[in-house]
Amino acid sequence: MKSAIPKVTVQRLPVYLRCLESLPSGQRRVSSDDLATLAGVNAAKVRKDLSHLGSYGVRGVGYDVDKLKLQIGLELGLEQDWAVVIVGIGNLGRALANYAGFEERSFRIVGLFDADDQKVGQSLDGLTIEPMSRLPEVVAEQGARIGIVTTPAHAAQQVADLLADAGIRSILNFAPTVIKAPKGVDVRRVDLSTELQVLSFYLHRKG
Amino acid sequence: MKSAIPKVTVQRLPVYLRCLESLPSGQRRVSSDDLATLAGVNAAKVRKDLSHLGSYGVRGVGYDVDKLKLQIGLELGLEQDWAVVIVGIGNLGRALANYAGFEERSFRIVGLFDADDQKVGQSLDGLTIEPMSRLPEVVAEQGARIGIVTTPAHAAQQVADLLADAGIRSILNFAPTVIKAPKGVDVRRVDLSTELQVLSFYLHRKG
DNA sequence: ACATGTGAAGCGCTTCACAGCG
DNA sequence: CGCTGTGAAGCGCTTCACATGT
Repeated sequence: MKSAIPKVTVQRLPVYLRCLESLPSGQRRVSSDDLATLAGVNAAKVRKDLSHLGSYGVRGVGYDVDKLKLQIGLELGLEQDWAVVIVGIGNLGRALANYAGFEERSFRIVGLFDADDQKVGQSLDGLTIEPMSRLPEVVAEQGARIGIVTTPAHAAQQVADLLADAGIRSILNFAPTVIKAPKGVDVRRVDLSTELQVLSFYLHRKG
Repeated sequence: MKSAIPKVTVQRLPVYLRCLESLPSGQRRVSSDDLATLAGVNAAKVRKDLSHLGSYGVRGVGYDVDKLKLQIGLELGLEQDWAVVIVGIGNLGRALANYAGFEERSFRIVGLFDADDQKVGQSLDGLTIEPMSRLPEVVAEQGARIGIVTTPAHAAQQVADLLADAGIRSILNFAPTVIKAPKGVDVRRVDLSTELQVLSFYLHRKG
């Protein structure tokens, strides 16, 4: 019940958190069975996952909704604000600047960057698009730790290197390519084409 | 070396394919080691993954790049065109309509839908945004099998149900909620907040 | 009585290490 | 010799089943 939380559990905690937030505000308790149904997983998995956070359930009763929300938030580090920069302000970058900005309290977008001089200076979501040369300065000033890459594939690796050099510790890569980052910099990839191709595989197979 | 390809392998095949496509056009062969480096995985994994497609490598030499691209494409069902509809034309829906449209040959966007009457009739990426009532008709006419959900969370389940009823067999869900679909309908979730929260967890932990 | 927490078994993926083959 | 293909071992996650606690 201590330190090492399995990776797969970490990936499910945000889902549980969202399910808890979707409960009617009057509901004080929730069982592993109910939460499992909401999250689309099996109840034993919910209990095992939550047991990694410590024992916050009551046998014979269930989990206290508010305590559990708080505990998951703490575990995920959501009590603090994370400053985020976005590099590559095309269609997707624009969408994320708006989307991510209001959706999540813990993530604050503090900088938008693009290599295209025509875009620099434009305003978006209350921020001005800045040139790549300003990246190190803004990251340092704002204490940004997270960078979102929404550039074309051919630029992504270079941008990732610049982000790492500037002090970014985690990268969310939407560019359709694999990027390498130095040790200590975490990269997660979100790839539309990959997802479509996986769907294609199963469609192709099953009918 | 036959039928059952592990899920994890299916998810990596698109990555291998992209790595192969990024090779200089003169390069005819590639080793599992090289491909592994490009894809950011271990060479044994590449060989095991590719062995599920059959034996397309030559011992002592490597894999024929063109043959391998063809074979992966066939396995993923990319030789055929998949008709795709997008429901929910907000910022993200708009971005995907443009992005996905030109990026992938195998996926053709054939319909854009939104519940907002103000958006209906607008033009985007050569298509006109249509009302939800037209969904069944368009899906049937165009033979669409894949649906992309980019609605707000509260509308996603209802939209998924409508898609399933209309004959959609695979759903890519960008809405920040878990959706349930009937048997035979495959759902994949892409969730920005989840990804950010996972990054937050590791940042929080490691420093 | 009832739902959690958890050993233990089961399962699938990863990795190793080397046989097999050009 | 070099690199693939693969049995086998290793590892981590899932699921079961029930002891535990209220």
